[in-house]
Amino acid sequence: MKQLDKNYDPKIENEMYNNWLEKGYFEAKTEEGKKSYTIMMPPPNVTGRLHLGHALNNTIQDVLIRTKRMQGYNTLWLPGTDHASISTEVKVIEKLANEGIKKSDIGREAFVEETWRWKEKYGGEIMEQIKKIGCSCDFSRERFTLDKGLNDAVNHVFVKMYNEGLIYKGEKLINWCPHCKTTISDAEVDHEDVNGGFWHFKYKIKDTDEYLEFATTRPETILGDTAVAVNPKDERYKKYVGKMVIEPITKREIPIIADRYAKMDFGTGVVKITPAHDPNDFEVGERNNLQRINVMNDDGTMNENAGEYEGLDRFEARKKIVKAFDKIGQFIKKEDIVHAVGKHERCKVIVEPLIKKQWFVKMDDLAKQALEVYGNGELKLVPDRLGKVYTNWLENSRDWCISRQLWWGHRIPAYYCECGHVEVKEITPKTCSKCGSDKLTQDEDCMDTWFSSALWPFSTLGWPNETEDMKRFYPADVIVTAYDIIFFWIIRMVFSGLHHTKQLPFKEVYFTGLIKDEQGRKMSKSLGNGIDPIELIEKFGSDALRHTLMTGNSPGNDMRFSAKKVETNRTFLNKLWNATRFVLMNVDDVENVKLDESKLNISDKWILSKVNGLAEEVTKNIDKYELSIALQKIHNFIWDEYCDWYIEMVKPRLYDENDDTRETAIWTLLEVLKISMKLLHPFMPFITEEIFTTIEPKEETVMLSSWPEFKKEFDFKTEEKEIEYIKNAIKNIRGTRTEMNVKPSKKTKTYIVTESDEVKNTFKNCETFMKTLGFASELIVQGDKTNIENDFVSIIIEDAIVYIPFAELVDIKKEKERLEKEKEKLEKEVDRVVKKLSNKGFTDKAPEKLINAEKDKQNKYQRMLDEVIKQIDVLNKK
RNA sequence: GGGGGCAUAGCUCAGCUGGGAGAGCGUCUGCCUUACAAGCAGGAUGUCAUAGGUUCAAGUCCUAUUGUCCCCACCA
Repeated sequence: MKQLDKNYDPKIENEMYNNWLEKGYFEAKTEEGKKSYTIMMPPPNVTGRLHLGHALNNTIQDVLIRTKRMQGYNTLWLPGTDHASISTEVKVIEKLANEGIKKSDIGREAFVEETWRWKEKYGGEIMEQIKKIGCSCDFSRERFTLDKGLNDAVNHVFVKMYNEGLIYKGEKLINWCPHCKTTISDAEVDHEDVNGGFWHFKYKIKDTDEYLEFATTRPETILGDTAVAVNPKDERYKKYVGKMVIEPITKREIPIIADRYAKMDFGTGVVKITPAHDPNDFEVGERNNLQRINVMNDDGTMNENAGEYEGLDRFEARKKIVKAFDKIGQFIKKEDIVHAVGKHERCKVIVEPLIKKQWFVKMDDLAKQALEVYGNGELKLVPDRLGKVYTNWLENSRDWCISRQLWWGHRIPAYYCECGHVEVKEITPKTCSKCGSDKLTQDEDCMDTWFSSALWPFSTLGWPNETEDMKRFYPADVIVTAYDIIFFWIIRMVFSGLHHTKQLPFKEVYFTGLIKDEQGRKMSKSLGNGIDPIELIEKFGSDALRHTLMTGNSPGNDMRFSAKKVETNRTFLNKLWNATRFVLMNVDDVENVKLDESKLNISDKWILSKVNGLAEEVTKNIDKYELSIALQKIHNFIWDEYCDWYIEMVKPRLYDENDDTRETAIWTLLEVLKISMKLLHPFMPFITEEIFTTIEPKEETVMLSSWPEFKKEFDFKTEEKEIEYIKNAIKNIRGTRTEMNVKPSKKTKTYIVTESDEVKNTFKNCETFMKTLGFASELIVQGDKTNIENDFVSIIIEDAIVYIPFAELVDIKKEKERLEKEKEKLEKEVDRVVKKLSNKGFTDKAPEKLINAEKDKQNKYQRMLDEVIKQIDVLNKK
């Protein structure tokens, strides 16, 4: 027989996990005739390190997949990593820089090779960390967003959408990061409030002595001004429309135009227009056919259009231009203001709007589809309130800029011929289909990483080929992710799935919250407040970490996290471990413990019935994604019911070798523990596996055992009620004894007085528990107060009074005080019920069931109150 | 400027479709009772942010207010 150590040691986790892997337990099941259940793991960045957010959402996925696996579904949890185009490229550039090499020195091909090497070196790490959590994903199907299959899918989609007119190349104003030297999408821009200036200048109106005053937060863009605009209805300026002003630095003459964009009530009502450097101005430019003058280089310095400022950094140029205006008396003032500026979320450098020819995804139709599936309830979001965020974004989204000036990523499959023809093809064309030339060059740009991530739910299954996996596992059942990538990923997966596969890529989305530190701050490198989940696992075990992550939070809500919590949750593991140890100490051979149903006693039936109900509830909770509640219930059952009550109740039978119900008691101990381990397994896979396989050696693993279901034969409602009644009585007795300062070791003769035969029976059935847990040296159950003198402490329970001789225990005064308190409490209760029942509104409208329950309460409390008063009376006469 | 979350015991948070306020940690008291001191038993602590409203009944639904955190946004 296997013996367990006194304290649980989570070191078993590694070996156990490797064993699971070797046995192939995680591999997707493909049994015919069974329903499938699929989850696609949100692919973490290939070069990233695991953080608590990963730990949280992967634990949730593991809980779901393990549950469904045990429930007999064909489960697939597909893992993988993301090539993370920009952040990986940045890392490799840094690495090369340390070696004194520039990206441009080695060229595209060598750089991409270098990055693949980097990926091979560091890319495995994050998956190894995922394993440490205990994730049961199918590594035989692991994918990478830049592997061959996914690249095929990306090219296929690009070509298809190009031919459909959903992808186009256009010259538009885009967000440019001067640091990363690439375009970025709107979603990648963070708006941040900063202290800035609001500079007021004036332009001289040509051929007059008049000036127009305007203001700007970006004076350097003045060099690109091609108009000043006033509102068409603005009486102040009507007369100037059509005239020219002179931009004093370049001496260019620019028109005064009327455009609705200029707001009369803002500032002077005059706004400078720089179509090449501002999204609004760009639109004004479109409407008014304005010239676009780009005054900046890709690195944020001024270009040749900036004249004498060429080569200066944009912020340097800003200062100089203000000075220049000041010099000629056309600078009026500077206000200090706080305004939002766009920064690149990766490098935090201020984004510069620029005009560039880029590739875009047309959003109108796609957005419409995505809105529809949420609107008609096909797509379920948990929690649903995030639907507002979802719809709001889709209703306002602009076309998605997908080209990036990067080398690491899916290269755009567009080929340019010297004749000017563009070929967009999945397979590199050898010659131009128009002129036959073989001088074709491929577009230099890569695609936004999220373009490939958007296809993840189906590209990973072999799409566009009609694979077996595609048929079996698509669409996925649920996607689990933090709410912060709803725009980047969720929405784009939704419309991609709808457009390319004609169905939703998943039925539901479970949004986790974000994990904050103890003070509620975001965990970040710069604050240094991050907690490394791997360290926690090494210290306390994955089970303890998982328990902590799954406790006390609900979908979409952020949680505060501290290592202390993990340490605390470790105690539960130890508790469970020792309970098992206790059971094993009392059994010689777990495989040969027989159940004799006739020997099941009241407590056996109670706990069997309880665990029965638990299984039912937990299953429901998990189905509703109430994972935290489910775990809490299992935790409480094991600790409060199984350990604190059942084990204590069963001890006398175990210690008595001659007790003929002993074996059945052991059987019950084992049975309930087994069921508990099954229910707990999705949450805490390691310790449950260890315990389960120890007490159930017939089964190879708990993870492939069957999920507990409600068993009719173990539905013992009567016994449940009886034991709960006794538990309540015992708690009252214990409480009173403590209050009376009775030593725990002191056992006392205990009388139960009740008129109810039912209650009498309950106490008789539970005599042992009254003796061992209720400190009765002898239990006498009777219908009246015969033989009970006045010197007794009386504990009033519903329908019964417990009398304990008190002469030797306590003084009268104290007992009187205690009863007075009891009386007060009961009076309040009675009062409350009476009030409720005398309220006609209540008796007329409340459901009958509730009214009856209240009436029962009234009776009960009144009886109890009467008894207390009687007892006080007795004491008063002494 | 728009949208949303949160506000419940000293702390961190549960509380699902409205029907007598919960957990863990902390704290206090008593226990090293042969599964577990990473433990056992018992206790204390809450005008469920404020003000209205709906209802027989509101922590739970509605409205407003305050505080706080977050998201979105092109107002020069």
